[in-house]
Amino acid sequence: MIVTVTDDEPKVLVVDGPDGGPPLLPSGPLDPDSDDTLDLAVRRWLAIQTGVTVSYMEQLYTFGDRMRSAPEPGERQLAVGYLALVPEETPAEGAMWIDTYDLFPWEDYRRGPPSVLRDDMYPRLDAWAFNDVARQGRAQITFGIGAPWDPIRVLERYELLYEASLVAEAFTARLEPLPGALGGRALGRDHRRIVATALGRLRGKLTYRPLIFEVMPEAFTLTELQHTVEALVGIELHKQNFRRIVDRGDLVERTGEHRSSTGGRPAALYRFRSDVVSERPSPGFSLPRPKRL
Amino acid sequence: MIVTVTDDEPKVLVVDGPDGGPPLLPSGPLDPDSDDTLDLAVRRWLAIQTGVTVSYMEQLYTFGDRMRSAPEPGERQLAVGYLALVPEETPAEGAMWIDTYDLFPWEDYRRGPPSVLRDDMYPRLDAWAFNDVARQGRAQITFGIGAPWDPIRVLERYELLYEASLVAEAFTARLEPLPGALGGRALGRDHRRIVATALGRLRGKLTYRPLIFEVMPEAFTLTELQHTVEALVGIELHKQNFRRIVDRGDLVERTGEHRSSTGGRPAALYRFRSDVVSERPSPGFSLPRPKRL
DNA sequence: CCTAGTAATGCTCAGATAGAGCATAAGCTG
DNA sequence: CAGCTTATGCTCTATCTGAGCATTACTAGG
Repeated sequence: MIVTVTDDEPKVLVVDGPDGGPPLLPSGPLDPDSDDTLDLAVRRWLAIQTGVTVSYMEQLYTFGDRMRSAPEPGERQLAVGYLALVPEETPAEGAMWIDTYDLFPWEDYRRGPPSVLRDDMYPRLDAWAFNDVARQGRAQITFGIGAPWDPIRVLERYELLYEASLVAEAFTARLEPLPGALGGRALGRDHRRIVATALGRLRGKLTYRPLIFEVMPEAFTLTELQHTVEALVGIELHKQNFRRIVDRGDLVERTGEHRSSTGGRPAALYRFRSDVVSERPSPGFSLPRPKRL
Repeated sequence: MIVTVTDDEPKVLVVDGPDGGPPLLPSGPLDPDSDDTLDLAVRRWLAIQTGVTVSYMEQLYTFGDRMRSAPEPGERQLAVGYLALVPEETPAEGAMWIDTYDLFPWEDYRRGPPSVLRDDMYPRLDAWAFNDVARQGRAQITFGIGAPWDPIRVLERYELLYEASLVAEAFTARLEPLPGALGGRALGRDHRRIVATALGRLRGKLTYRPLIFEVMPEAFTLTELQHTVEALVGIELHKQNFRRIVDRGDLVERTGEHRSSTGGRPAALYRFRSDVVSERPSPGFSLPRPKRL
C-alpha cells in the first residue's frame, strides 16, 4: 500500500479491480527465482502496476487466513502487506490515487467529529449495541463516544464496523446482496482492511519516527508540514506547539528561502535534516495525548 | 519465539538443533489444509515441539530473503515470525529455556554498561570503525557510546555486530571457520536475528501495552513486577516512580493479600486489571527517556 | 501612502509529568 | 529491643504540554 498526501488529503494508490470490480491495492505474486527479497518483489510489482518507485517502505503484516484465498485444498495464499510512502507522483495507466477518507470517512477528525459519525454511524452503532453492554463499551471506546478519540485505532474501528455489518465487505464475504447506505467506499478482497492496518500503523509511527518527511517535498514551510501531519493523523494540532516541537527536535533546518504563500507573512522554508534518524532515539511528532475523562 | 521471565532473567524457548547443531526456535511448516489461520499453525507447532500453550501472541515479521532457504530454483521459503509471552512453564523433552542475555550479553544494562561491552565489544568496534567516520558514528549511536543507551535498538546492534563480523553467524553464513572469542551464544540459521527483532519489539511495546502481565503470575508484588520489566528492558528503573506509574495507571489492583518476602516489610500483592486494555489508549510503563547529551 | 486582512513567528503561563531523593512503616534476625 | 531490610508514602524540581496573547511581515484595496 502506497500513501501520499496531496492538497492536505491523504491518498492511497489503487489499481483497477478485475472485471470492473472494486479497486485493489497493487499486488502480485513473488517470483521465487528472480525476486531475491520480498522488498524487491514489492518494488517490482509496484513498478509494473503503477509505475511508481518508492524510497521508504516497511513490512506491515502477513495475512494468511484460509478465508483469504479460494479454498482449494492443498494450496494456500499468503499475502505479505507493505506500507510505502512517496511524495506526490503521477501513476501509470490503470492506477490512481484515491482519498483515504473516502474509504474511512469516519477517520477524518480534523474538523471535529465527522458528520458521518454523528449522523450515520452513531445511530447504527447504537442499534447494533442495543441491549448489549459489552458492545456498547467497545463502540464507546473505539469510536470515542464519551471517551477520547484515539487516531491510531483505525483497524479496531473498521473491524467493529465489519462485525456490525456496516461496511460492504461484511456482505460480500457472506455472498449477500448489499443493502443501501454503508460506511465508506469499499475495495476488493480484504484490501480495505489492509489499508486500515496500514493507516493505524502509520499514525502511530509518525509519533516516534520522522516518516512524515517521506511524503514531503525537498523544501516546505512548517505550516505545510503541519497540515500534512494533520491530514494523516486526522486531527488538528496546535500550531505554535507543533512548531515548537519541530524546532526543538532539530528535525528540520531552514533553507534560508521564504515562500510568499496565500496572503500573510511569508513563511520560512525548511528542509529535513536526515541525520537525525541516526542521532536521536525517537524523533517524531507527539500527538496530543488523549484526555482522560 | 516464546519469551518468559524467571528469576528476573528473560528466557527464550528453543528446541534442539538438528545433528547436534545450535538450537533453533520452535517452528514448522504451515499445513494448508488443517491450519485455518497462521496463528493456529503456530500454536500447533508449539504444542508439538515444546508442549507449551500460549495466550498472548503477535505476529512479528515475515522473513523471505532468498538467502534464508537452500537456493533451489522455483522454490522459496517464507518464515512468518511470531512472538509469544507466557508465564514460566516446564517445556516438553527436546525443548528448553535459555537465557536471552546468553544470546545478547551486551543487552543487559541493568547494572550499568555490561562488562562485555566495555572489555570486549568497544575495542573490537573501535577496530572495525578505525578511520571510518560513518562507522564510528553508527557504533556510537547504536551502542550508546557518548550517547544515550536505547534499549529498543536490539536489532540494530545485532546487525552491526554481524556486519563487523563479531557474531558467529557472520562466519557460518560465509561458510568460514569460526575464530575464537565472539559475542554471545549463536542459534541456528538466522534465528538469533529473529530473537533480536522480537526483543526490540517487545521492549518497545512494553511502554505502551500492558504486555508484561502476560509473563506474570496471577498475583505479584510491585517489586516483582518491576524486576520483570527491568529484566526484559535491560535497564533499572526508579523504584518509587515505577510504583507511581503503576498506581496512577490503574493497571493493577490490590488483592488484599501480602507476601513476606526475603526480609523486610511484607509487600502487598496485586493483580492485573484486565479491563484497562480496552479502557485506556496506551497503558504501559514508560521507560526513562533517553537523556539528551 | 495608508489601512485592513492574513498568516508566520515569538513569547508566556499554568497544569501535568518525570526524575530524584528523603522519610516512615513493618516485617525479620539476633 | 536494636539493627537490618524492603515496602510504601511524600516532596521538590526540572521539564514538557496545552493553550493563548502579542508582534511581525507580507498582500490587497482604497
